[in-house]
Amino acid sequence: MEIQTNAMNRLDEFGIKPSLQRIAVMNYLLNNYTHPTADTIFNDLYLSIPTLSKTTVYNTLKLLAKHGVIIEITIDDKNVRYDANITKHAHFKCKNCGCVIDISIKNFKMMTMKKIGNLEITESHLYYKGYCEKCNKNSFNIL
Amino acid sequence: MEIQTNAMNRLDEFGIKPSLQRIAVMNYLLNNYTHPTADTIFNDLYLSIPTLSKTTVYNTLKLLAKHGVIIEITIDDKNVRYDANITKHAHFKCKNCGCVIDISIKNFKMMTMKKIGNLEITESHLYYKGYCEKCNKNSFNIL
DNA sequence: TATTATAATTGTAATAATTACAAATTTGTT
DNA sequence: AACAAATTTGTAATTATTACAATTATAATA
Repeated sequence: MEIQTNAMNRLDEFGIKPSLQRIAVMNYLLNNYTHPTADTIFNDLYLSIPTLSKTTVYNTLKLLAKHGVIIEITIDDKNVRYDANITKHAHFKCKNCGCVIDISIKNFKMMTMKKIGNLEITESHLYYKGYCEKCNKNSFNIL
Repeated sequence: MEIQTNAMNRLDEFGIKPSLQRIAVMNYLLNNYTHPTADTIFNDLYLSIPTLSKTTVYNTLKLLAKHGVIIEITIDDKNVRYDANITKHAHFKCKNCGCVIDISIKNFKMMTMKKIGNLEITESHLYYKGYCEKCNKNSFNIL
């Protein structure tokens, strides 16, 4: 399981006690930058860990997000997506196919503010919606 | 009902056929820039329109959002919030008291792009989370 | 090592926001 | 007035997430 040492290190860095399940979730996110939902993560991991519970996946994701190891993406009302990329970046969601992709930010002054007036800022999220290249080409978005 | 002419005009502008319910919802949002949820809107309007159905509120909000008369705010996973302020601005949510407030943007180049590479952008959302002035003062956010 | 305490995981049931859908009502048209 | 189309309503279904108690695993101590 040499591949999972990255996951263990990442948990260690943020002071999270490792467990089989936590390492599996962390490892999954480190290898799948597709912004998966809790359900997707559960279904994929369940194949190799048949004793896994969906509650554990939810608990673990919440724990990781609380410690800042991962980011919760609420780009739509359906379900939360998760991202192990904790560097400053934006997200795009295609209104047709539903894919969520990373957008790099050049001038990210707006995303790094720790204070706005008397507000104390702990998180910044920049979300774009529209149509991805593929869906745009296929003209699904023309009414 | 002179106050509701604004609501009617707004619907007209966007080519939405007015109805008692649609005008009521539109009027509510034009007079409550508190980013209310569908449930809040329903409960408040229900007092003066006892025949109102929650489904109608959801249908109407979806219709208005589709036509761009209002904006859907998905700043958290709990529920969608609605905003009749369609000028470019950001939103802040307090992690303690849950209030959602408007943030004005000075340099909003990032929020007005119509294209990013081959992506066609139709919506941009900038969300901040943290602690508002009141909650900050009360030190609720200190672990 | 055996025992006890603590923490993590599991499974099920509950919650809550939203949507589907068919019936009823309203509105617009000939 | 009669008919068609659009809108509203109420209820039931769906689905993501959480609550919670029981079980299992891990760590600490004797």
